[in-house]
Amino acid sequence: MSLKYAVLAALLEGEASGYELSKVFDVSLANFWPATPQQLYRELERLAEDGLIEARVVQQERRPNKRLFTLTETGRRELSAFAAEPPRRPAALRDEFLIKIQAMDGVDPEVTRALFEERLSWARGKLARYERVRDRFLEGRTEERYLAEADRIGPYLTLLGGIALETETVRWCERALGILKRRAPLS
Amino acid sequence: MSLKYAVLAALLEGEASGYELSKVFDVSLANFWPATPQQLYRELERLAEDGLIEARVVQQERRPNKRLFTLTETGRRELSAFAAEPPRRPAALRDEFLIKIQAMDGVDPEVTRALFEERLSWARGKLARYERVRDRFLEGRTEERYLAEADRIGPYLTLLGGIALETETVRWCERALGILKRRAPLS
DNA sequence: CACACCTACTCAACAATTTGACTATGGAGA
DNA sequence: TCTCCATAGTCAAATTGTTGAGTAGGTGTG
Repeated sequence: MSLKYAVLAALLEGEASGYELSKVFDVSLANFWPATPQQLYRELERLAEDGLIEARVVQQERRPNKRLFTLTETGRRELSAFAAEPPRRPAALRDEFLIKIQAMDGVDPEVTRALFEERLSWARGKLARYERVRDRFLEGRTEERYLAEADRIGPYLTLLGGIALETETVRWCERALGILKRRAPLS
Repeated sequence: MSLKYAVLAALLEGEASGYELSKVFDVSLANFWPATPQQLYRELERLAEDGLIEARVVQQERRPNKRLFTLTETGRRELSAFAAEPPRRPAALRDEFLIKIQAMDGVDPEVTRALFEERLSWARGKLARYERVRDRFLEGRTEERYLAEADRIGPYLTLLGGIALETETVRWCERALGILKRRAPLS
């Protein structure tokens, strides 16, 4: 149900093809609403049928043709109406890693340490990517300046959310690694 | 696929019925692997068939009878094997709220402020519950003491993860509310 | 004493998501 | 030149997850 609005929200950034969206949902949007290409193509089909988006086919020379989708006025209105409603369900975090940690006590501590290490470096990488996105938003301005000038601040606030999340993940991993180290100084 | 291991991990805490698990998955486990009662009952059925857990029926006087499930040795081994593998897929956060924030610029700022406010108080409530769980773990001891004495630290580390997440959510909401206020001091 | 809510589930139907395979063309590197 | 990777998708199947209703006795509240 929410994928629909995630797609509409993504189209606020402007016209895009299914393929392009599938890239976006893989990196930035994936932060709060992951979706596979298949889901996107189907959803786009549905949204076009319902008149919330419009397609236009672009002939390409050396590439397969593509269909570019834009929000219609109806789509924009529906999205805004959705955005004004309180969320129907709370955020859901699904993390295999946490199951493994919950069950870690039956496992060689060294192996668990390696898992945390991997998670840590992954979180650091993501954080670095977010910071680069942030720089693109700011374009050298201070945050204050940006917030005063920008006409859309939603994407910036969600970005801040992502940064907060990954920063905290880094801290948590570091703390856990410290605990594991103190627990098994001999090995 | 992972629900299986989430259930096995939950049974590390000891024998439980489907109903009891559905309560646990509603509060604590829901932090990293949400599941509805129906999913749990189905999964328990399957796990029992596969010999990873064992059921025993407990007759009750003034209640419907219940089936209590325990981990078998096979189940324990499979869980440990799973816990030693690196995660097959990264964590997935699915949050309707973030879609709404992404699309907030088409909405009355006052409405958005209210959404953030709601989210903030929800996060604070969750944080308070986590802190109580933490106190039950520690039983008056210092963390250091606890970590030295406890035979299982996995559940404590995941709890720290949950606390970190909600702490950060609170900070993020506060920051966003500050930004919204500065942006629209007139209303 | 009626009514809602708690325990403890089961069943059926439906919606959403994931996985894998398949089609085509073009460009880049070994 | 051969192979891999990127573009730009489609199709089918399987798995997962959600929703709603039904059963049935017991407990607590006004």
